[in-house]
This record gives sequence, C-alpha cells and structure tokens, in this order.
Amino acid sequence: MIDKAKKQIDELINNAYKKAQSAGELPGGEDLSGAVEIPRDTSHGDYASTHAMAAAKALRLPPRKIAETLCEHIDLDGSFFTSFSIAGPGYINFVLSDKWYGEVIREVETKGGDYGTVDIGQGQRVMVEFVSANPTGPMTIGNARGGVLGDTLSAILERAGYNVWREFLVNDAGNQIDIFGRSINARYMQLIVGEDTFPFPEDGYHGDDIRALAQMIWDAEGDKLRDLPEDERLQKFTEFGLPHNIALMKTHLERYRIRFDQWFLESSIHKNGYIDQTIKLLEQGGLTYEKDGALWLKNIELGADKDEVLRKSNGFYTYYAVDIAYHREKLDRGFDKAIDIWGADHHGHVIRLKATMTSPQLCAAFGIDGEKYHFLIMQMVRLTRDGETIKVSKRTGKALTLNDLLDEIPVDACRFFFNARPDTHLEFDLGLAVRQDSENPVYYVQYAHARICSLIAALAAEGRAVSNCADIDTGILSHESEIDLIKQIALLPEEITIAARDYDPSRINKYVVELAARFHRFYTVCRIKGEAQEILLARLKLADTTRAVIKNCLDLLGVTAPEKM
RNA sequence: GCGCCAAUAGCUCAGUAGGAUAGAGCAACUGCCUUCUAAGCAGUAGGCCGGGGGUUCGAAUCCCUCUUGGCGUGCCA
Repeated sequence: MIDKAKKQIDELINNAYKKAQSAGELPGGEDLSGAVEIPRDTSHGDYASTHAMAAAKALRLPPRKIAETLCEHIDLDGSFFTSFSIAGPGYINFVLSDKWYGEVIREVETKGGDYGTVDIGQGQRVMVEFVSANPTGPMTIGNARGGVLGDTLSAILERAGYNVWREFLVNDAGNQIDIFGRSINARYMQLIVGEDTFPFPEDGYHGDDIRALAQMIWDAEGDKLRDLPEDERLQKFTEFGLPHNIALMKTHLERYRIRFDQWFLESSIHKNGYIDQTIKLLEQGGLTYEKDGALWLKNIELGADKDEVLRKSNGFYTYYAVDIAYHREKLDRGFDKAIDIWGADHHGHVIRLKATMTSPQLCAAFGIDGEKYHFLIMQMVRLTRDGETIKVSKRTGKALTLNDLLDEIPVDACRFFFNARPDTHLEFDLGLAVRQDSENPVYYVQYAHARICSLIAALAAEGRAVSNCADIDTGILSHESEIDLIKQIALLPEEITIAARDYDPSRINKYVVELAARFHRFYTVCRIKGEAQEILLARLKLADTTRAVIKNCLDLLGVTAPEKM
C-alpha cells in the first residue's frame, strides 16, 4: 500500500504542475521528478514530497515558491489523503485517510502468508552459494554467520520473486585434502606405535576431530591398514574421512535449519574435464602465459592487482583455477544471477576473482555475462563472553565450532543475532545470546507473537472470533498507537524490496523488532477485552493482522513463532 | 608499503541509491500489574556522527586527506 500512496502523490503533484503550467503560473518543462518519503517525524505528515526542491534549479524559482504554486492546484478528491501542507525548505506533506489504513489490513487478510511478496525478481533463477566450509574439519563461527546470511537472503529473494537455488561448494580436492589424509594417517599410526614415535605433519590439522576419525578407523579396521602402501592408506583415510565430515556438516546445518539444494563436489569438475576445458578457453583467449613451469593468468590485464597461477609447476590446478571454472559452470547451468557469500578473511581472493570473472576479456573467452556475478563479503565475528574476547584458532583446533555454539545457544537466538548487517564487524556475546530476558531482542519479538496468540485464545473462549474485514469497521482504528502499528505493517513489502535490492537480510530483523515494539505499545494503551463490540472487533483484527505479519517475518528469518512463552 | 572493511551516546548497534530537530536496546535514575502474558509500557539523563577539507538548496550518508582498529597481500584453500 505504500507504493500505491507514493505513486498517487507523484501523480497528484504532476497533475497540479500541468494545471499550473497551463495557467501560466509555472514555466513549462518535463515531468516533475522527486522522491516521496516517509518523514521520520510524523508531525510533518505521513508522506513528504521533495518535488518542489528538486525542481528548483530547472524552474529557476525558489523551492517554496514552487511548492506554494503547486499546492493551489492539488486536488485530493478520491485519493488516499485528507490534507497537505508546505513545510521547511519546500516539502509538500500529505496526511493519510482511514481509507488507506483499512486497505492495509485488507491486503494482509487477502494475501495471508504471502503478504510482503513483491515481484522484482520476475522468476529469475538465482544461485546463492554460501557456507562452502572446508570439509577437512568442523564448521566455525564464521560459517555460522555466513549460513544465516545466505539462508535468510535466499528466503528474502524468494519473497521478492526470484527462483532461488541454495548451493554448498565442497572443496573435496586439492592440497588441503592431501593434508587431511596425512593428518588422519599420522593419528592412526600414532594409535598403533605411540604419539612420540610417529611424526605429525608440520602443516597437519591438529583438531580433535582428526583424532576421532583415526579412532573410528582403528575401531573398524584395527591395525590392518598399517602395512598398506602409503598411497593406498592415505586414499582409504580420505575416502572415509570426507563423506563422514560432509554428512556431519549436513546434520549440523539441518540443526541450524539450513538445507541446500545442492552440495556441489569440486572433484566432479576435476573428473569430467570441465576445469581442463575452462583453462583451455583462457589459453585460447590469449589470457595466460607460462613462467617457471607454471601456467599464469594475465590477471592484471583483467583488472586485478596481480597475476595468478592457474596450474602449478607440479601440474595441479590452484584453487584460483578451480574457482574460475566453478563460477563459469554456474552460468552454464543457466542461472541469471550467481551470488557468493564469503568471509572477510578471503577478501583478497574474492576481489581478484570478481575482477577476473567480470572482465570483458574473460567474459568474451567464456561467452558469458559477468554482470550476473555478485560477490558479497561479510566481516569477521568477534566472539566474546562476559566482555572477554574468545580467540578462535584454526591451527590449534581449539576453535568454537558451529555445533558447540548450538549446544550453548538456542537456534532462534543464533539465527537472529547473526542476521546483522554483513559489512560490519559483528560482536557476538555468548553471555547475552543465551540469556532469556529482555536484553535479548529475539524474545522481545517472540513475546509479542505469543501475547497476541494468547489474547486471541482468551477472546475465543468468550466466543469472540477474529472477523473478516468485510464484517467490521476498520475506520474506527484511530488511536495514535493503532495508526503507528498499521503504518509499520504496511512497510513490509518495501522492506523486502530494499533487503533484496541491497542483499541485506538484516533489514527484516530491524523491521520485525519495530513491529513488535509498536504492538507492545498498542497493547498497553488500547484494551480489547471488555470494550464495545465495534472497537473490540476492529482491535482484535488489528492484533491478528500483526500476528500474521510477525509470523511471516520470523518464518523468513528461520526463527520459530511460539504461541506461548 | 599496497589493498579491502570499519569508526555514531558509557557498552552493543540503527540511521547509507543525500533530506526537516541524529535514533533504539543495554547499563543509570523515576514511574506503571485487583482487569487481554510486566519476557511489557511510559519518562529522565546521556552526542564537536574519529579529525580536517570539498561537492550543493541541503552531508552521519558522496569525494579527497589524515588518524585509529580489523582483515588481506602464497605455485595455500
């Protein structure tokens, strides 16, 4: 309904402009363009137009003068507005009528769970790749943030009319898999010959999860693998360890309410020759050169800050080459947009990858449109407990894992907290998140939902059910707290639009907290039970409408909406 | 050194395709439960929006520069 109101103001003003022109009161010209805004201070009205200010230069008149002339020709008949006025430097402010407020409630009633849906995506296929944690060990707190952002962004894009595909890239090939195998191998051998006798690889993974894998193998096979040739033994270990770790990641992510449409195995594009073919295209495009036995990408020419090795002198592809091939493959699959979510600890890589994938030369070589790639970088998480920073060290294996986190913090709180603005550092206080009190905003919102549910139940017990708009007079809702609440309800489609446009899922958090706040205010000031029939039914309807929208938002966020607390 | 991200109330953060007097939560202080859930509401107090320049009708928001902090800068992934 906000879009309708804004559009109407734009029309009202342009109609006034045309009349002023034909009366010779304002110079002719193009249509007047200007933003229609919702003022922070509602004493300025419900909507403010900046048309007069924006036109000041073109019309060579002071903004206030333009506004005055326009106002003489504005005709509100049949519109959503009851009055308008000029204020400040030349704003034209409009005040809404109860016709509009009634329409808002009716829209929620009609659309139900689909309320807030917009169609900026028009069915375009979007891949969101996120988490993509290394399968050599457990997922970290960084993955916890990336998981929430990716999953919530996906849900928002769906609501905005996109056809969304959630994907996890499993790096099940390359150097780190080699290290993974050697690490398990060392732990396995140590079980047999003792910790001090068998050396642990210098670059090995020190985590307890590696010891656990070795133990599992030992439990199943005993020391049978000891005398196998090393190659074969290492292969056995990775063949056991990788599927085990991947299955564990799936389990932990499901616990976190995250499910992927596809777990894409890096090894698949090694095996089927897709990487070979991709690199060949780059060579044919004249974008590579050989130096020191390695194949290099002329990355500086492609807009990055340095050249990159694609194929090492030992014949293996680098991660960079794999990523180029994988990203090419995404568009090959027909996606209209490919969104990546990365942690800031990879931003050097991401910036170069982006420059590469969007460069005209590479796009020509691949026959793709680089505009389809969107690389999002989220900043790091600082984990604290009672003000103390908790150091997360991958090397020593003493990182707090995603699963540890979920043992300590309820999923609802995790999902809510991590859904903060991606581009700023996030301080995550374990002490705060676990607290089930008013300091914790997730409970504040859930409480509003539970409060409404119990209110509806209490009234149902008296035989008062929630009515349809057609059967009640929503125009009776005129208290300030009622008006403020309806305005917030009306805002959801706008918020979804902006969240989808800016790839900023945290908008929904802020939105729903404000919605809950306005409900609590309304609830405190306006009684429902015991009021006169007309008022009771209208307010009950408003409460139920609020409940539906809160539920709607919590669904988007992957947070439960309890009926009792 | 170079690059990316940030800096807003005591703390954690909103406000960012430029708009009117910069907001919220927590912490501090004052009130509100015989009546629909007080996990709530109302109020008081708290600010050279890191410093300095610029762009324009208008800047927390855009540009430049400096300072501080996080991260990156591998034939690692």
